[in-house]
Amino acid sequence: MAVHVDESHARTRILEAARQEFFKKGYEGARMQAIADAAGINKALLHYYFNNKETLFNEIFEASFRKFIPHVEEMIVNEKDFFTIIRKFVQAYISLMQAQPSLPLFLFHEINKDADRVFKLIFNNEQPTMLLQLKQKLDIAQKGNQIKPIRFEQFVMNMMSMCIFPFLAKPMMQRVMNFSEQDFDEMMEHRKQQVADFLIDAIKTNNIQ
Amino acid sequence: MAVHVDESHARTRILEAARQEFFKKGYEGARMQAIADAAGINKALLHYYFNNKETLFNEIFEASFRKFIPHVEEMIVNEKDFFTIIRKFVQAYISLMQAQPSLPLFLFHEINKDADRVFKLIFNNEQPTMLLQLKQKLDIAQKGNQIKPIRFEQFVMNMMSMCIFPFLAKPMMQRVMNFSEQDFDEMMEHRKQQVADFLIDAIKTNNIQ
DNA sequence: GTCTATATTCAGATAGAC
DNA sequence: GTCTATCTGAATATAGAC
Repeated sequence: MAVHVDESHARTRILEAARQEFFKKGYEGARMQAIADAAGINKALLHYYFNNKETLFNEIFEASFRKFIPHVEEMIVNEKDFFTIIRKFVQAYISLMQAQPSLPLFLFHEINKDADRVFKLIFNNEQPTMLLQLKQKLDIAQKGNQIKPIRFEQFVMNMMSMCIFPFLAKPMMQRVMNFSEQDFDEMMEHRKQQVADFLIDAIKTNNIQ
Repeated sequence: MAVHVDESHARTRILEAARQEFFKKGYEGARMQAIADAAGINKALLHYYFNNKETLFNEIFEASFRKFIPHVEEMIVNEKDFFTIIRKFVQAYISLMQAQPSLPLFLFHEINKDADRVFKLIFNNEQPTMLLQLKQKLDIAQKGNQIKPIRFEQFVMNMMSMCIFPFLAKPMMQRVMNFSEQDFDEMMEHRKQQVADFLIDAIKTNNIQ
C-alpha cells in the first residue's frame, strides 16, 4: 500500500505527448508511435501504462472537456453590474483558451463525429447552471433598461463566438492575414479588452450615463 | 471524342457520399466502405473512379475550400454605405454556411493538421483581395467619423466569429441549450438580421442621425 | 462499368526477455 | 518498468471475371 506520489515520470510525459498529438490530429489521425516518440519511450510501454488507444484518449478527453468551461459561476452570482460580468467573463474565457489554444477545435471535432456518445460520457444528466445564472443577470439588466432588448441565446452566442472563434480559425487567419505567432498572441491579449468593449457598446441603451 | 455530358451517375453519387463522410469524420476517420455504401456501390468501383482515398479527398477539399469564401468582393467595391456592406456581408456569409453547415469545422480541422500543405494546395501564391477592399471601406467610414476607432483585424474577426462560430459549435450548443434542429435553423435565420444590427450598434458613433 | 475475391499495408496490440 | 520482436486485424488497394 506504499503508494509513491511522484508522478513526474513516463506516465505524465505520455499524457502530455498524447494530449498534443490528439489535439492536433484528432483520434483517428493520432498515431501511438508518434505519442511514444514524443514521450521518449516505445509503443510497448505505452500499452503498459494505458491498455489501448481508446483508454488513453478518454483520459485526455474528459480532462480537456472539464477545462473548457470557465469557473465563473460564483463571479456571475456575486457581481451586481452586468457590464462587469461581461468584462470578467470575456477575460476569463480568452485566458482559458490562451492556455490551451487548440482545445476548442479538438473538442468540436470529436463531438461532431458522435455527439451522443460524448455527452453520455461527460454529462451525468447534469446540465451546466452557469448559463442560467447569466440569463438571470441579463434579464435584470434588461428590466432596468440598462441594455437593449436582445434574446439571451443570441447574446451568449455572440459573446462566446468572439472569444473562441479566433482559436478555431487560427491557422487559417494567420495565413490570410499574414499574422506571425506573436502577432496572434498580441491580438488575443488586446481582445480581452476589445471584445468586452464591443459587446457593451452593442447592447447598452443610450441613457445619459 | 464524343464526351457524354450526363454526369448524374455513380461518379456524382460518390462525390456527394464522400463529402458527407469526410465532413463528418475527417480524412482519417472516413471509411471508403462507408462512402461506397452510401453511394450504393462497392469499394472496387470507388477505386475505378478515384484511384485512391487521397485523390477523392483532394477533389472534395478543393471544391469545399472555394465554397467557403463568399462572392462579395464586387458588392463591397460598389456599395458606398459601410453599414449596408456589413448587412450584405453577414447575410451572404450566414446563407453560405446554412447551405453547408458542417463545412467550416471540416476545413478548420484539416487545416489544423497541416496548414502548410493545405495552403500550398489552395493558394497559388495569390492572396484574397476581398479583405483589402473591406479594409478600405472601413478606413473611409472611420475618417468620415461614422464609426468609432477599431482595428480592422479586430472588426473582421468579430464579424466572422459571429457568422461562422455557431456552425462550429452546433452539436455542443444544441445540447447545452436544448435546441432542436428546427430551433437552430430559426436562430440562424434570425441571426442574419441580429448580427448585422449588433455589429452596427457596437461601432457606430453617437452622432445625431 | 460493375462486381467478387484477394492482396497489401500499416497501425494497434501482445509475448516475453531483461 | 522498459525494451525488441512479433502478431493481428482492419482498411486501402488491386486482379480479373462478367
